[in-house]
Amino acid sequence: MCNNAVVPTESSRVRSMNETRDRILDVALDVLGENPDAGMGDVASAAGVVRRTVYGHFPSRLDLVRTLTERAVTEMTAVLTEVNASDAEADAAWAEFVARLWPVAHRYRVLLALRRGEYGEAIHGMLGPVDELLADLVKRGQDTDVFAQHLPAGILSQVAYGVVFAIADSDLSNGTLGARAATITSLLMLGVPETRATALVGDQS
Amino acid sequence: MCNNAVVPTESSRVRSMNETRDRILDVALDVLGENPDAGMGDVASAAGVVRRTVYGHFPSRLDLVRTLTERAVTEMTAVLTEVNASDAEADAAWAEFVARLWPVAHRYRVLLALRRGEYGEAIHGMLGPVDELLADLVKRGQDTDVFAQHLPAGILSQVAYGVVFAIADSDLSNGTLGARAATITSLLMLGVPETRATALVGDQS
DNA sequence: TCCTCGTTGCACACTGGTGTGCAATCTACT
DNA sequence: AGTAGATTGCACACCAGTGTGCAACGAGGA
Repeated sequence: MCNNAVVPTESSRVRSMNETRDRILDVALDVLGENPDAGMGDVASAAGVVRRTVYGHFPSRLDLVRTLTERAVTEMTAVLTEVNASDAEADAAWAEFVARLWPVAHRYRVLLALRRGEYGEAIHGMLGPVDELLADLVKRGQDTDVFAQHLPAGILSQVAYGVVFAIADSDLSNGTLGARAATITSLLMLGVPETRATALVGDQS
Repeated sequence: MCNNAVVPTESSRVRSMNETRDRILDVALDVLGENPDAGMGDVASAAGVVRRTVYGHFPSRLDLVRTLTERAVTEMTAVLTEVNASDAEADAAWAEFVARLWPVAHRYRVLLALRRGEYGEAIHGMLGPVDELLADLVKRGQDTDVFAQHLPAGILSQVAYGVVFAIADSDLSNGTLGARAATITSLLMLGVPETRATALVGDQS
């Protein structure tokens, strides 16, 4: 009876199990990103696994989507808090935010489509904290006269990151072109002059 | 045998039939706009009609969506060609375009969601002519140095009217606030300076 | 009055996805 | 070797939506 309290990795058994679980999650992002209406069977076969196995890890389709959303929220929150803590100008912070958010947004673009219909409410609720952080950043920009004030911060931030996701979901999602487009476009719509916007993306190409 | 060639309205029979048909179409926009996954049954009951009757007018769900899309294309094309023909500056033309497109975009916002998944291809194909007219307008703006050139006209126009639809689909779709927000935001992202943009929407409040 | 035709209500078959149950299998750990 | 547990393959019931068929019903038109 030599139990090491709570064993860190109980061994290669649980590891391989976690691997398949993670593979299912990763693949689910691709498959659902391609077609949000894809079924559990599509996800399973894409992960090289049987449908029954997927249900072993995620009792229902909602559980899968929820886990995916949790991941997205975690990653996005990490980027946002870090950027928010910096003392750079709001527009520079936003540019860096989009640049770093880009891979994440592209990866989780499926959530944009999944937000309406069936799971919309669940996803919307989990995205609350992210929305707040986003609004904070925009509000800071408005207070320092860096961003325009034609719309309240809450709405403006929603529209701006909606654009980022929309571009991440469009045809130009490949390569760095998409990231540039998303950054410049969102900066422009935030009221940043074109010259300043292009200069900001030039910094971190 | 007093047949008046092709009778304009064969009488009150066909009229009442067309009425129910139109009512089905109108209601379908509302219902599908609320939930793009709504079924024929939902549309039918919302139209005060039995499911079987809907199938009498539209043999399949795709036929319904196609007819809806045809309507949208017709209305949007009308607005676009008219605005495109004007000799006003491109930014002023765009402002007028959004202002007049707004009710239409809001009404047909469901097409945004329906564009992916199942009917996406059909809708996308029918929207081709609209896309071209849109790109023409943006290109004109870029050629006259009114719009920014950080993106090619084809893509920029897509992103810009994507934003208009996105705002039409959001919470602030009610009242004139949405129209203002959509106009200013799209103008900004097209590279129009903030002062000019606000002046343009002020003109036609 | 009779006829036409849109509408209705009910039936049905078909499809596709969901979630569950269970015995068999394979493999890492003891 | 023996065992626990993840995975598999196949079964099933269930549900929701689609599209069709057909015998009524009911109001406008000949």
